[in-house]
Amino acid sequence: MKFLSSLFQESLHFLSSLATLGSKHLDHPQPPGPGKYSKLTGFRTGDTLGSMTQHFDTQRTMVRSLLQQSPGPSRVLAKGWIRTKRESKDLIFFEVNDGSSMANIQGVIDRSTAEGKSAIVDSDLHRLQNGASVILEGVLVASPGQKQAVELHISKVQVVGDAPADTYPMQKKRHSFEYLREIAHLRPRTNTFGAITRVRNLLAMAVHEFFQQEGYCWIHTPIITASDAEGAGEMFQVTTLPLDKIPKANPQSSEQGIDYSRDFFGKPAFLTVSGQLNAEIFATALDRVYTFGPTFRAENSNTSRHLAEFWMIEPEMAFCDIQGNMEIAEAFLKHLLRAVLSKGREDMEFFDQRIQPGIIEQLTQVVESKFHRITYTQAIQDLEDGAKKGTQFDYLPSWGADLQSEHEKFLTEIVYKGPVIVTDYPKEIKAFYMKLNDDGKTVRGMDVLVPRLGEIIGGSEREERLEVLQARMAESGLAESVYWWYLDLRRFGTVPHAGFGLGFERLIQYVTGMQNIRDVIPFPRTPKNAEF
RNA sequence: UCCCUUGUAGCUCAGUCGGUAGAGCGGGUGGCUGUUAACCACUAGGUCGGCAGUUCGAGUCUGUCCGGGGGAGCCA
Repeated sequence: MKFLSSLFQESLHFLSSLATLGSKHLDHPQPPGPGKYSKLTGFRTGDTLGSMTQHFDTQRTMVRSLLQQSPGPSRVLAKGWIRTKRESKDLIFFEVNDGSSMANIQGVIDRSTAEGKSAIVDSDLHRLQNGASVILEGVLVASPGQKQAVELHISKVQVVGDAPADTYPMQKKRHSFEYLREIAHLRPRTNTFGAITRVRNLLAMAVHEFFQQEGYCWIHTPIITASDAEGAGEMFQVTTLPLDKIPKANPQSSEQGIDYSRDFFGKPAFLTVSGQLNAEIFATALDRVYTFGPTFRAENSNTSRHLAEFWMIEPEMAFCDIQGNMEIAEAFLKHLLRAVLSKGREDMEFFDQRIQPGIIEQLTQVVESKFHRITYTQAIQDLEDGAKKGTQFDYLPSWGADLQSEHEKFLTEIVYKGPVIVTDYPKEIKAFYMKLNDDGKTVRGMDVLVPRLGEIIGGSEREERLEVLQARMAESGLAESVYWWYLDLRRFGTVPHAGFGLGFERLIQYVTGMQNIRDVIPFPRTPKNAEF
């Protein structure tokens, strides 16, 4: 297989070289160190990332690959955007980034040499600006500078797209995240957002990796729904009715009732706030399933932890109780942390240095330690003990009230100094579908709380007993007619099952140390903000 | 939605007691033989978020609206 794929690559090299035959580039001997080499084109290409260019751009080497190569006499081709430039009389240093790594490749043009003079015409020198896109040809050499092992001695540089310095909004200096949010179409070109984007991608793949290894099926739950999944929370309505002329149910009356029979779905429809109920359907057939997709909440939330559109991961397991649920949640989180610590090292070191000092060690500790597991009643006890010892709370802890943000912080940062799973909450403060305990007062819900952030996972064992579920729905004022299919799961072959939801952006916040959730999603949607 | 805070040059900010505006960075020009937050010199750049008011006079005081940030609630 390996042999076949290298044959395939060679043939692509050959095809592409036809286009450049007759060009001035000369063949070079096989260079030392890693890196594939083509006798036909004269270009040395990438090693670890070489295959990612094979389909259309066989000569180019990605920056990440260049930085891993040893110096050699053969010519290389790189493409990207200029991040910074420094120049003296004859020497021009500029750094180019193509998103493949945090680090840039430094290009050097020496105008005192013939090669340097011909690298770029004088009239184009000023076009080598921060932000401009360029194509570079040169030779990889050992760098005399301290900050990089290798650099590119440029024999030719072509400016593909200019970025006029007087109008380009990004400067080669640190910008505030608030400012970058206003230019979200350009912020991926910064170190921080490049790193976030790569970590986000890595985590998404790690999510699938974990569940696929464990035998879960990925279920594509609907984005449009006609049921309100939790009986609470504002939803975005989806309609094709003309908003300036809404058809009334009874044209003769002055009532505001709307004739939804004339709407697209024949009844009110919304953007989903959770795929859980749909996931339960598939869990009671395929046993282990998960969802991973966008979720929408129309709440007027203006905090650093809330988005109107975010991505959520919701596993759902049949024949699983709250104990199993906790085991999976903990193993899942640890898998994600391990993945980012091992595969995202370069980016994590950036976050450790610039965003959240000590985060690598903190996450490493979480991977190695057992999550604390306490009941809600124990949590209240801990908080009351803390209050007795002098901790000032804005909200006094009391059994029956929900845990406040300050309480979650106290538990994770002061008492347990790490992730804490809190279970068995009073039924009044949790959703109708959570399984009622034998005490009749608490439900088998669980929240995973982490330092800095608070709740990152919310889940529960589900109520699988038809009568109990019906009673809970009645208490919550939910109509059985809307949830008939959900109740059917309890009527036919019901089974204990459990699941949880992980906010993907909150995970990224936790892992990177980024303080505002708007900075870990490419295009944040929040109240009064849907630009880009 | 509520509480606090903030809005001044392209960016980050200073601006005292009410007297018509300043720095650093970025930009431009020139200089510099290896820079890497490059350095040195010169230089351009402002309807002080909008509207209304108090005052001889408002960046500064008052009201109001809009935007940003932090916190709370809702949650993931």
